[in-house]
Amino acid sequence: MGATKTEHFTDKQNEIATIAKALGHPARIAILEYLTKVNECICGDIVNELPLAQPTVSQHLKELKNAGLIKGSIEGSAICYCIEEKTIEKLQDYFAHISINLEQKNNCC
Amino acid sequence: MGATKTEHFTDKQNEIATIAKALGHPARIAILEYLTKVNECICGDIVNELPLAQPTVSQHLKELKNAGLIKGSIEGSAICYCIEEKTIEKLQDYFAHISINLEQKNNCC
DNA sequence: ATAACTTATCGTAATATTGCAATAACAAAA
DNA sequence: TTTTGTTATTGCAATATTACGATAAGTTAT
Repeated sequence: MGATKTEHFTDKQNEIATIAKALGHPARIAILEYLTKVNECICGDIVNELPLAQPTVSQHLKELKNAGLIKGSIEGSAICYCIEEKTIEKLQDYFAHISINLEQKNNCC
Repeated sequence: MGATKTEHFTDKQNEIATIAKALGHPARIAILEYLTKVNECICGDIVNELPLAQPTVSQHLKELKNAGLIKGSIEGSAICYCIEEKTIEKLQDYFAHISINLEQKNNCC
């Protein structure tokens, strides 16, 4: 016991959960916000920006990349990272869908 | 080591991360989607809906509630749960803001 | 009061995450 | 080739999460 029962949920549910999980850490939110501000940057810029060691930042970048929230392209000896817009749009659509379904409904709370 | 360095990030960053973290599990996504569909329900309904034991569901509901994603009101001997729309809107606004800032920008990737 | 119903909490085992020092891996420059 | 610059990986300790049986705690019905 202890492991998430991924197989009991739909692919879509697992996908949204994976993306949300990647955003479930303030350092990764900070990275996303920094990338939003500067549009693109290399890992070292983020290391300078955040109060975390380089291996830790690298690990956070890896998780954001695995979740499809950012992408990186090799730029000489460095790697240029930027936000994957499609995934942000996917989240927007997801929450918009919930909002629309909640409108004009009364409930107990 | 091992604990998240919450104090190094802004309140807003921690808030978004906390909400995202609560959504970072397929069971909690499934609960949110079920609540979207039925508008309101009691814990027992979710236990019947999901392949998880009652204490596990109760724990997931607690996390969603702590993150401000759902609210519950006592209804006789049961508790009626429903979605906190404001928090969903907060997420929508957050991702919309990122999207708008990314538009009309070219980058390396 | 007691039984039935509903949800929360406790305790615990299994698993996952976080953070970083040390180090590897790789490209570009000297 | 050696050095420099950049990022990824490994290994490990600390902490957090997940799941559930057992049980407590509350309300309603009998």
